[in-house]
Amino acid sequence: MAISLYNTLTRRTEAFVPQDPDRVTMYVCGPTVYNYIHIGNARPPVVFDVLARLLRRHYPHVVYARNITDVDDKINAAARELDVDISVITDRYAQAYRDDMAGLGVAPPDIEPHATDHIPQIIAMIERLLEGGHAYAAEGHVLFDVASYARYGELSGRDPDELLAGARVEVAPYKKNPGDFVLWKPSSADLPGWDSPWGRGRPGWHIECSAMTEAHLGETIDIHAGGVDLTFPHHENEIAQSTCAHGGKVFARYWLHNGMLTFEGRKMSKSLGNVLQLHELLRQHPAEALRLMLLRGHYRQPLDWSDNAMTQAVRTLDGWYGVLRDMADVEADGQIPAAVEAALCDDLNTPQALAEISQLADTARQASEPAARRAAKAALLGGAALLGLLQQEPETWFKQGNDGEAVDATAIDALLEERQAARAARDFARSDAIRDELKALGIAIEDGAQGTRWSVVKA
RNA sequence: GGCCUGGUGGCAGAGUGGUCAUGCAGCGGCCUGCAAAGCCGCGUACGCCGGUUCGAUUCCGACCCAGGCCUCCA
Repeated sequence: MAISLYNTLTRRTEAFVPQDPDRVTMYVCGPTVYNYIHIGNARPPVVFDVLARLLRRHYPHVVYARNITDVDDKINAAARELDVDISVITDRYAQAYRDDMAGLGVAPPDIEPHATDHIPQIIAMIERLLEGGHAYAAEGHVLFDVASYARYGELSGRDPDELLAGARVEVAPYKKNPGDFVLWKPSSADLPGWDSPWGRGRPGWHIECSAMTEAHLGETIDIHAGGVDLTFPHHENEIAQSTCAHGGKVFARYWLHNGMLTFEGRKMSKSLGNVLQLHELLRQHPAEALRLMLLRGHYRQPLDWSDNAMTQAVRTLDGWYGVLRDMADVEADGQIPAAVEAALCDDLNTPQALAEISQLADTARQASEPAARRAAKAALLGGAALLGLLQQEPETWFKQGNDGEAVDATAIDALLEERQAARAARDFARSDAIRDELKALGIAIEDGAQGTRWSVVKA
């Protein structure tokens, strides 16, 4: 089944054809590690995790790199506040990021390059740009000369002339053109820096991605992805740098951009202050429900965060895990159904894939013959697994609280036994009183033919 | 102001030139000591105005509205 993807560069959905089917390369812009990430920041790693899973099914060798930006002025500010080395900050939040990603069931990328581990490559690339006449040094800075790259603006659909005219930021006096951007900037003694041909300094924001992509994936990669807010200037600048450093070679063949996560209709962003830290949300909601919430909308569309959306995600998983709980006796290995795969192959249509999974859950619930039950369970598990969902035992899902921690069953079991005795004696007043007591504890119960089972009521 | 998205039923959210999205919630019934779960059934939709067409939610144009980017951003 062929994969098609919407390419920002051409503004159309295209068949995905890798340049080398034996080595598919993908780069996703990762976090700047100066704080915990918010739920919006989690959208690209989750969405492109699904893409990576899909690609790995189609191609024997996928190389997926997702960087860590560990040199940045915000990191410097955070380090100065605590009077520690920047590595204290970056190590802490890089690990927090990995933990948060693991919590969401995001498989680690093949490569997690760090900017500070690539200073020589960054310097080398800047030197090449200088030699090629695409950059110039001024007052300790090295700047990219936008006028030297005729196709600047191609990705974001901007006319360079209008860009310059509309620039709203104060233009540094050493810039030839307002659109020129920093490749290297000087560091004062109190700031982290590295020796370079232009003095002690540190890299600009965009160059690290170009240098790390080249170092690990090559001069031309298949897929480059990130949030739509990175289209300009970040990705535009990456294209300019890499293309010019590589003698005009195509930098990335497919550009994928996810839409923004919004909060009450506005983009969630640190500068607007309307953020919900993933770190916190993982304590308040089941991790899989958070993951499902991020996949409920098509990745290119905006997605609004709300408590109601979270509740719906939890209910949906309750339903699916309910099916699996009733099929605990069935042995089945996940088999990926064609309909789910087809949905994902169509520009990662996760809502369609989820609709298919709902159908599979219905089919599984209604299957009665052993062979049909096996097949149905295998399809449900396989389809969900491609999205990174239904990865727990049903009993684990039902007996954990919002924070993912299992609750103590001892007291619950005692109450259930007492209630069972009351029911046997047809003392329904007592029986219902115990049910209310459990409800007050956040426990819901179901009486069935095989006895009574319970689950934690999730928010 | 420039560029780019999008406006679908109570909510979320796909999709399509002509029967069905799907989920959550709701309503009725079956089942149950009563619930819950499950099963059966039900309802409400494509921003506005034109155009093309036998037929438009879907294609085209204008308008209105919302969001994103315009060098911090995922």
